[in-house]
Amino acid sequence: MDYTIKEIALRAGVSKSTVSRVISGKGYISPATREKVEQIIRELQYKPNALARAMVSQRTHNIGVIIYRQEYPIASHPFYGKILDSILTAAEKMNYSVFVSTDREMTHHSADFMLEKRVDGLILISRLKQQLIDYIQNFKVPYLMVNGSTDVEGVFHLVNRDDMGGRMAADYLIGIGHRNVFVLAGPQTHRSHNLRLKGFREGMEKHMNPVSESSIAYLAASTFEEGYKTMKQEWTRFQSGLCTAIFATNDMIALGAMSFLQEQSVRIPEQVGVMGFDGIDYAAMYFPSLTTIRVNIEEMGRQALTLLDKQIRQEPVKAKTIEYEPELIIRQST
Amino acid sequence: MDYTIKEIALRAGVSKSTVSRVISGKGYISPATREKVEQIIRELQYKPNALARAMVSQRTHNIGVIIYRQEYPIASHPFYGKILDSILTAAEKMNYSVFVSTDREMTHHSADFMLEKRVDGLILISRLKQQLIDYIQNFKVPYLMVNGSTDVEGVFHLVNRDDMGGRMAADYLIGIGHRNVFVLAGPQTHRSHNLRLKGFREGMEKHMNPVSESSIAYLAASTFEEGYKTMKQEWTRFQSGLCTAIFATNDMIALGAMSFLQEQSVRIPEQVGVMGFDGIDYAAMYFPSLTTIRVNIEEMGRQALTLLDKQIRQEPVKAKTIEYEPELIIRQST
DNA sequence: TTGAGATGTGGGAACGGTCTCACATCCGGA
DNA sequence: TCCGGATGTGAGACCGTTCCCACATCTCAA
Repeated sequence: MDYTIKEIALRAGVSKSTVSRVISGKGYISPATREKVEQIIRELQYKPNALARAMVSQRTHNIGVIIYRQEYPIASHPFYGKILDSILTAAEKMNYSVFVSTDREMTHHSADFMLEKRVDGLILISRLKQQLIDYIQNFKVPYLMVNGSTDVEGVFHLVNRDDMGGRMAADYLIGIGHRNVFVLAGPQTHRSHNLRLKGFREGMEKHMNPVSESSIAYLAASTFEEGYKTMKQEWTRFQSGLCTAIFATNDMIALGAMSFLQEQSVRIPEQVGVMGFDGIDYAAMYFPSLTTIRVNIEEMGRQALTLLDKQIRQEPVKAKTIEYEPELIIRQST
Repeated sequence: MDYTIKEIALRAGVSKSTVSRVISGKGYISPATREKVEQIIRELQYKPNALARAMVSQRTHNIGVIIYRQEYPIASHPFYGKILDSILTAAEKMNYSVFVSTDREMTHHSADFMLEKRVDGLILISRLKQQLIDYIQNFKVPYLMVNGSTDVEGVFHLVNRDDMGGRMAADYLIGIGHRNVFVLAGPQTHRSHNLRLKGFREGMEKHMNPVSESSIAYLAASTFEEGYKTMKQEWTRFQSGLCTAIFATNDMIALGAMSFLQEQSVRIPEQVGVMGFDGIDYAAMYFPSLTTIRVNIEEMGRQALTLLDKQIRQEPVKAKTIEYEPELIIRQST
């Protein structure tokens, strides 16, 4: 069933060293021997055992992705799913496979798991607990962080310039004439939501049009449902506020809010403009399609892998924070 | 850095056999020895090497998922992402990790890859090429198919009862008074789309209300864009047809069509009812939320893993086709 | 008193590769 | 003619576990 290098050697009448040489392509091999061995390999459809290889080379060519989430779904999450895809794509190109795990419990189960599997490196996504990061740091396995933050020195951080995105949103909304914007702000414990709000306020202030605390709603979660629910709760206040636009700190919240507004027969963008942040696929498919600030996830994923690979291969790279500039995507909702 | 069992043995003043016994919990161990070894394990934060274990046990506790797709994204695909999540969730509970791959090229690269990694089993998703399946069959690695089909005997198939779903859609639409339904049919080479259309036609015939060929549009792809595009193309024909409802063979198509209709200021469901199939998350978040036939993906994923695990553990199970009944979800769009 | 079974521990082969070293042969220039 | 390097091949250690077998000691019934 599963042939080994030994079996190939036996059939070719050579030693396993020779077979190994044929496969790896290094060392001297006579053309005749090579041909013979290769033929037997083809015949038996021999597949080298990646485990055995990993054992001796101390490289599994597997990496781990740990995402901060209370639970699955990860993949079908509109934002994390995209990150995962960008990593998967880049990983395949660089000949890595990936294990995915959520960090959920108080224990370091996800990290232990990856460590036992002897992944070559780790990608930590979103606001993982400092405790977990310290734990991982301990094991000196190469890792980097995407969209998260920590105080640990000498670690790569790939982050979106969320504050800049917030300012871009402000500039744009002011630019098309909105003076009175209602803000749906996701959990402020989350770096992204915090910075997006901060940037937005800064932007509005720059235009001599500060956001009053009364026109900000703080949400408990950054989901569609929460966006919908909050919009519903704030509805009276919102109506009396003469607001002409809504800025949500992510697309899902914006979509939830829009959904409620549409139920109230509010015309978008005529009566109220709506704007999100993230650039998830679904935002483009909604009607009206959502104006948003798009995070360059593809590039982050690609670079995360390039950088991690360098760390793994011990190439000298100076760890630092790399920032990505988001992009304004104007659609129908404004 | 990475401690080995040998290192633990050395420090505890015992043999590696003894350490192995402590870890595995089998065999005789004196309480004193156990305590001592366990303490050193804790101190050094020793993590057993899963590779070495897999080598000897011939079990990696990894499984592979191969999805038919021209390319990534997989994860952020609304339907495949959900399948993936359900598998991920079930896998974690059963102590498996999963590798994901797309089958894209003519070569059997994806299968070779999984085979080299020595996965314990494979889950094949959607309409993979027969050639690939034969290839995998050859290697007698346990596998099963989700939402696909093949003629190979003795293979587990987990499929949704798409024809039944089609009939349910017909029953429902007839039930709420629609007599003239326009159908957006996804690629008929795809088993699901084919059966959904078939079931729908059967259902309509049963109600003495057959679907005329002229009120079916066959799409080249089952995407939002294609749904939108086709709706646009068929728009004139559609208007003249006095249709009161649309049935699409999946949710993304339905959403695309709805989006176009909304652009044309068609009121849904007052003027036209729209119905999809799949039960993806987005469908619930759209406005108006989409009535659909929901596929029981969670259950399929869970059972796929249970069944695969049994095959892996060589438990006697008779391979067969397992069918899942879909569920009608009534929402705002009808 | 004896020996069979329970209890506790260690030695070493095996899993399937890679890689270093040793060794044999061949060739061409001094 | 001789020798050094290029060429070609094999033996065996090693990666970090598991597990079988051997061996030692202790206990208790015959």
